[in-house]
Amino acid sequence: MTNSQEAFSRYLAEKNLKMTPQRRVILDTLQKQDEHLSSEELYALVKRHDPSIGQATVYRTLKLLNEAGIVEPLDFADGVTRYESSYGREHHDHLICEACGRNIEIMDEVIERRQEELAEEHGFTLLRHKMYLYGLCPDCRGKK
Amino acid sequence: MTNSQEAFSRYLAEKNLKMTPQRRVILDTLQKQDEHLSSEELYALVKRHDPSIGQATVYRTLKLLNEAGIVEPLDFADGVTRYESSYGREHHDHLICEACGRNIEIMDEVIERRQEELAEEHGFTLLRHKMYLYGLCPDCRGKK
DNA sequence: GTAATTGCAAATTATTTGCATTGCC
DNA sequence: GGCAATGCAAATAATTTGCAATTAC
Repeated sequence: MTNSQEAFSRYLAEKNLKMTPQRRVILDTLQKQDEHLSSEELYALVKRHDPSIGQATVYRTLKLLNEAGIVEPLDFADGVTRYESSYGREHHDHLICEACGRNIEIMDEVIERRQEELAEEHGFTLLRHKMYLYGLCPDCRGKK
Repeated sequence: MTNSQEAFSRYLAEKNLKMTPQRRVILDTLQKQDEHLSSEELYALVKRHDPSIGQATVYRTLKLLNEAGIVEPLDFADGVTRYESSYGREHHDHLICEACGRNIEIMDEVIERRQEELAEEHGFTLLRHKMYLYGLCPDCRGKK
């Protein structure tokens, strides 16, 4: 069993919720992909494993996984929420090509530190942040 | 007539589109508010001026205004897209209180510069970015 | 055993679209 | 006058919810 499965079980136990085969399959499937999946894409993959699982269960499980801190919702600018497995991973942000959708994970200490400072300057306690950089990747820049 | 109204007229003319009383009222109303309004909130205000205006026109006009570079869609994490008038304003980001929704505009040169550098390091041409900092404001921190 | 979970279908929410009519340029 | 814009209602899309049946602990 992977770490995130254990973490999920632990989270569920804490909240007096139950581990189910559906939840297991959904988390498992999300983790095997390293693409960022929408709920619908995930649903399609999950169904190959167990066609009886319903879309609503996928939505409900993603919400739980998010509350448990195991997956993160991502908002590229295309109207669909995608998810990535974040358990045990460093925080990172995303650099997205507007032409081809290609998507690079980035992380910068300087920015992270300034974010903290900015929040503090306004008396805020920083809980989390989202940063997306949108541009054109080397391959797409030429074509424009 | 304000600058952004002129800019909108210019944009419309360029594209062989037309200025209409509805579009004028919608832009005007959005500008008078300095709150960030959702399409629905904007619709409610617009209707006070002219009850015959339809919700679809508000959506259509917001889309146009965005294409014209006059308003920006904002995505706080509550599922509703809000808009702010951006014409002639400096770019800025947002610091949002998760408890009360309070929302402070921020701008930091250090971060902006690092964003450019990061994009370049990956061979990207940076077109735009979104950054949201979520936390607790001074008033709400105590209450938690 | 019992409260949580599931799958299904219906409900919601936010947004878009088709179309007949109206109105700007 | 002609093409674009409007209002309305119906259509879509993404997500949520009510509920009876099922299942984990």
